[in-house]
Amino acid sequence: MSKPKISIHEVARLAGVSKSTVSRVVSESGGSVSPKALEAVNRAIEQLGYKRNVLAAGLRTQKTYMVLVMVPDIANPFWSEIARAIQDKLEPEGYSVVIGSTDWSEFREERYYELARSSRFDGLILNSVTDNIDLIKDLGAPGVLIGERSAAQDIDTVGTDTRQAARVALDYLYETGHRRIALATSEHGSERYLSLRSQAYKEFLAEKGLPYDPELVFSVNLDEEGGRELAQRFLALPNWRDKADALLCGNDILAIAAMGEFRAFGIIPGVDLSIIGMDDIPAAAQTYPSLTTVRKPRWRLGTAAAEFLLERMRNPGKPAEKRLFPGELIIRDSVSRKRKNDEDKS
Amino acid sequence: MSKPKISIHEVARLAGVSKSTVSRVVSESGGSVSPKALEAVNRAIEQLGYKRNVLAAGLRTQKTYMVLVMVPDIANPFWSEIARAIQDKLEPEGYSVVIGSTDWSEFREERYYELARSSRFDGLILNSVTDNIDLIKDLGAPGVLIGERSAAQDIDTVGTDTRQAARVALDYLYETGHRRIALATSEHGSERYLSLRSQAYKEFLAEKGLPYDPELVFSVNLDEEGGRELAQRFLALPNWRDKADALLCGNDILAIAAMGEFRAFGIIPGVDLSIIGMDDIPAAAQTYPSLTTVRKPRWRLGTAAAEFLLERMRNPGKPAEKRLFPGELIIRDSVSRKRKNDEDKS
DNA sequence: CTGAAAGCGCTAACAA
DNA sequence: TTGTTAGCGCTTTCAG
Repeated sequence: MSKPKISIHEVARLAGVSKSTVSRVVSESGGSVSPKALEAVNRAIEQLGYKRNVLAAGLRTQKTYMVLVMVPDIANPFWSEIARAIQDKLEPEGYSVVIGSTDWSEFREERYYELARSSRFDGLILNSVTDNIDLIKDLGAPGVLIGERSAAQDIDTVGTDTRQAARVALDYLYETGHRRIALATSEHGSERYLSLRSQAYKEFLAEKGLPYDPELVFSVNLDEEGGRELAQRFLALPNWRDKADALLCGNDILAIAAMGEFRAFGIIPGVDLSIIGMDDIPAAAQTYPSLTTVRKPRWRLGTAAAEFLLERMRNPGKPAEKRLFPGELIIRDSVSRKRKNDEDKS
Repeated sequence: MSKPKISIHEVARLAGVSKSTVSRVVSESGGSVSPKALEAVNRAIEQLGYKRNVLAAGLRTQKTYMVLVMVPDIANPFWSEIARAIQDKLEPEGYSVVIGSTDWSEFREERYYELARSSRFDGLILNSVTDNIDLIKDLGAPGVLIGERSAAQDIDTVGTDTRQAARVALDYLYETGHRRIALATSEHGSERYLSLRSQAYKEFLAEKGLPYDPELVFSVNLDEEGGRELAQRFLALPNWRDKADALLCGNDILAIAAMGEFRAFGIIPGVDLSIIGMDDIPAAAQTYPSLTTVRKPRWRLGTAAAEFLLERMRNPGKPAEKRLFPGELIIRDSVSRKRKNDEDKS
């Protein structure tokens, strides 16, 4: 059909005006155009099926209308829904959203940074594995972080209140009578990444007068393989039944995979061992037993991140903001409630 | 840091050569450069921290190094893994992959086509809802389809062999003694989209001498909401127990959500009603009961699609190819096997 | 309100 | 092997 790519030039000719005038109408730059010229140009555009080449325009305006969203695992519904929320917010503003999945790999993350440095993006929204804040600030485009980071003070951040979320889970386990709680989080990320959750964990133990046992803190990848590994390492603990009665997992994917593996070994989650997840992905409601977890507001996280970015692109100078959402306990069946009145076993 | 965006021009000055020479080294265009010039340029690049602006280069070469992957639901692990396979294949070749999720909406799909028409992409990989092949061919860049389409003869296609996959499921249900099999697929897509699966269904019935009952064919969205709706509509059938003993679902998301809803109504999948899915997403192994399904080779589908696109971008003239992968039956617990020898109930 | 001209960063003939 | 000269398609002063 319209094989010969038609540009502003042919539109100008057909409309009997100059390229500048055409530009003024297509670029919504506010340049004033007479009604008749506008009319003529619009007709020509229609007739020729002209489509503005945003990339070429960007060369001049230094805008690419592309935004990179970098997440650790796009196959995890938690992240894919966040990505979608971002798209929903940004695309109507004319931005194209590029999703990068790092698979928790620093190598892949570096590749995306590389991409970013080649002036491809107007903005970045990212959950970094490495947390190299300085690196992020040197990407040539504004970035907003998803996920609380203690190190990131002067960069926009949205996230769940990690400590509160962990605390909600921990408190629930305590209420239901658990006293020997194990923790499983990611081995990726800087120490800082871990610290907030671990911190909440330690504070909780201290507050309740419970001992801290390093054996009960597992560091694994937050994916399915990590979940299987977690279960195996957990079961490899000598006399684990005496050591732990509950397991708090860093995310649902991990928890669900671990539950599967536990079942394979004849350990019934919610009976022999309580398991609590984090995120509340859709699958959590469908597992056996269904997974008790802490829901994070995915959609709001994504939307808030997009809004932060939009604001910053408009006003690069403004001070960095941070917005934290609370997690919400979703009670299902993977945590035993039998011990409700079974105080002080420790 | 390197705030003042540095371009080929400053590199040329520092190296004491012309822009052309610099271009020749950074663009790997094969233009010959003397060793000493190369050396000097590389040092200057290093020193200045120069990064080539691919977009600007693209303006000249008519390449954007961007590829659009359009899928119906990026939150479905089936699609997210395909997308990842595509990224893994394409990114090393220098392409950035933009993932678009249409959420089964023709409106959103149209927005992506719009994007594509503004010469943003070098290629498209897509699973279209609307199946408007002519539209796809007029996007200004080569496209490859994911998902078998009877209408798409002259466009590269990769997919699962829909009929074979459906047949595998149907045969298994038959073997295990089911004779009144219901079908649930998407109401989106043209009739052509449905036809392959429905066709296989009808052929199967005919072959086995089973009656075709339109009441047993459900058309719903292939997502969670669709699953719940499916279960409700199914249960609303008067005397459904007499009408159906098995339900073949268009994908696992649908099947899993339907199972959840069935359970909520006290119907036990795998006991009161056999359910079989399609795709074998990770969650299928963790549901209760675990889901019997037909596995599709996600990774290979994505890889094959990327390879097709790469080939076509190199050689636009070559004839269209089609590559179909078989589905593989994964037996779990959502299909009752009790009726093994319980022939001819129909 | 409009057109001419310059230029965003890069590549591609064409000479030299 | 290298530099010069034109643009790719668009925006943006700056005159008029």
